[in-house]
Amino acid sequence: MIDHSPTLPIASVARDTGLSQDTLRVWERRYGFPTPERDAFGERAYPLAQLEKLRLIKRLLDAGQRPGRIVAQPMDELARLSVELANVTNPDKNNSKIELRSHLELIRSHDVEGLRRNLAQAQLRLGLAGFVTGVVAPLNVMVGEAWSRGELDLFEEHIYTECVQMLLRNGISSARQPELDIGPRVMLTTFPQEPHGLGLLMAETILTLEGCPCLSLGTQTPIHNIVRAATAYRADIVALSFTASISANAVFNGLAELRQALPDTVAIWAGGHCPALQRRDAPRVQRIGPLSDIQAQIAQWRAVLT
Amino acid sequence: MIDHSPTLPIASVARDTGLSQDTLRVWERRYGFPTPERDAFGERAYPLAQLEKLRLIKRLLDAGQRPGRIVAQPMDELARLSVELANVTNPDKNNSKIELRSHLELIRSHDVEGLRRNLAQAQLRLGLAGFVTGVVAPLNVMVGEAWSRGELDLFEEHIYTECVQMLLRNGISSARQPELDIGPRVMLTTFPQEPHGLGLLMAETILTLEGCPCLSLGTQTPIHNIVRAATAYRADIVALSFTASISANAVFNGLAELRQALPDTVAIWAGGHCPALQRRDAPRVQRIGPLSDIQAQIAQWRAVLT
DNA sequence: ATCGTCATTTTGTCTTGGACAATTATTGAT
DNA sequence: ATCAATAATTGTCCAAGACAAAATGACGAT
Repeated sequence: MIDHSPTLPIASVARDTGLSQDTLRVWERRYGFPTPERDAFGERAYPLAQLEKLRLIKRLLDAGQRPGRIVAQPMDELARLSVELANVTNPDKNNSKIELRSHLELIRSHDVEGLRRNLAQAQLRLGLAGFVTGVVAPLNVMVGEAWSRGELDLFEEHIYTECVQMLLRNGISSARQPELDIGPRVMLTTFPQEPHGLGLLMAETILTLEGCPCLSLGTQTPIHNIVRAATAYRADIVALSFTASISANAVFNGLAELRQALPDTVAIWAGGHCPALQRRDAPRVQRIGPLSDIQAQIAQWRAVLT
Repeated sequence: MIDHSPTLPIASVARDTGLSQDTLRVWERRYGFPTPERDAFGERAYPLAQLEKLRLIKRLLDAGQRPGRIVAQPMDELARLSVELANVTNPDKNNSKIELRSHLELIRSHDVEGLRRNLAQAQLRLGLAGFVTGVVAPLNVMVGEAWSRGELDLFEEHIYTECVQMLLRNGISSARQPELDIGPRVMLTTFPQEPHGLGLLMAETILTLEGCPCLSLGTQTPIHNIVRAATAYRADIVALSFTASISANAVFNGLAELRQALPDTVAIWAGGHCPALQRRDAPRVQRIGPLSDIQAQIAQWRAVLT
């Protein structure tokens, strides 16, 4: 018969944890975990319990822990650490507005229909700009934190992302006024190491409401292609979005390379909740803090032009 | 210093070709190609010309050729073979409707505004379903081929994707009828190795028009999370989209794993222009060929229910 | 000729253990 | 306290071998 105690081959574990096969093997060698069984052909066969633990380890790694400290720890110790980290990073959990928490509750109760309705209502009540800055932006942070605490499943985060994306894209479409050709031409994208696109959509929403002609390349565009695109479309501004999932080095090296390749007449804007960006400035790159910065910066750009 | 190097490391080549690092190394050993240079640290450094050739090889492989026959062949021989195969599989290249070619021309001339307008017009003229099956689907193929031939820059493909995505999401939003609670509950997503999401959106459009309640997880959901999501939302059908960028093995291993983890009451649908799927069937997985299959399959699902 | 069965070749992925660049932490000097 | 130099950590790459799964070809029977 197939399997009495189900196990998975290394390729599946790599797929489902996001760790590379090399990493799984070298951890086994160095830290003594994981300890897969071997199947009839001598190949690694991971019990489901170890997959579970690997997933928790991956979460802790994403939260800033280092492998040497945690990979060899027993499961209960990891659980303890996970809780402890949650308390440190987010001590004022009850502080967040009741309304935002209601959205979060809908996500966790798997009521997609209700979530869509609630968010759409919020958008109508606050207007598109208010919705983006007052709901989507803080909710993004809450969802990201809830996920890293293990309170949200990955698929719940995916659903949230889809839901918001749908709303924002509808908003962008209806806010576009192509004939009104004022303001800077803005091109938006992310670096190849940055897969998250919600920040891009939020920025595009605000910019479109400001009357700027926007061109988004979506996520993960190689720098070389960003340059080509900016040239082809005669962009005035190249706007980039960053989250914690991209390394500090990738941010600054990428920005330096991009800055060198683009003419000085093209401005580079860097925004998003990225720890690296908060600490240091990149030369000749405009740092965009909160989303409300965008309006101010656009106004300034237009003022300089005259 | 940023020396914009004319060579790429093995990881980049693997990512850009869709071939695994293992495969690249073993081809070198067995067939004498590729023949990467070595950088200062002794690591493989692939010239761009070889990346080009590898991409062509990948395309021929997808078309049914075998590595032993073609990997060692010189470039011009491969080009000849490629043309020959193109004539066999697609003798009416010039047949592709003039209208589709006009969209492609707008992409290449960087006229985004015109592209948006043209596509929106086509959607109005054909209706949403006709637009998806008659324009978006074939245009996707044309754009993909043009890109792999090097006729389109990556950023041009990105822009096309964004443009279509915007239109489809608008369509989906306005076609939704949550109160009409008939039909199977469909969950849509892709495997972790499959980053392309347009297929998902096309399917979601058709399904929504059919009145099915859809829940998309977006792209790249680990299999374990797909299972959890399907359970949480009591999905009747899990629909997956595949393109040429995912390896045959990943497809079938993933489908087998998913099939084993889901109860038999949940159907699995596999669709998309994936060469692997065209050649072989996965057990207890419903293959969806052209998009028009969806309507038929939905009708059948509903008929069985009664 | 058409179909199924068995043997053979092809091909991708897994194996081990070593190496080292890149990143991160720690120490020491100013 | 700040910054540079040193040390530890960590992911990825390498080599060559092995072998299961898939594709192909040979063979015989219908």
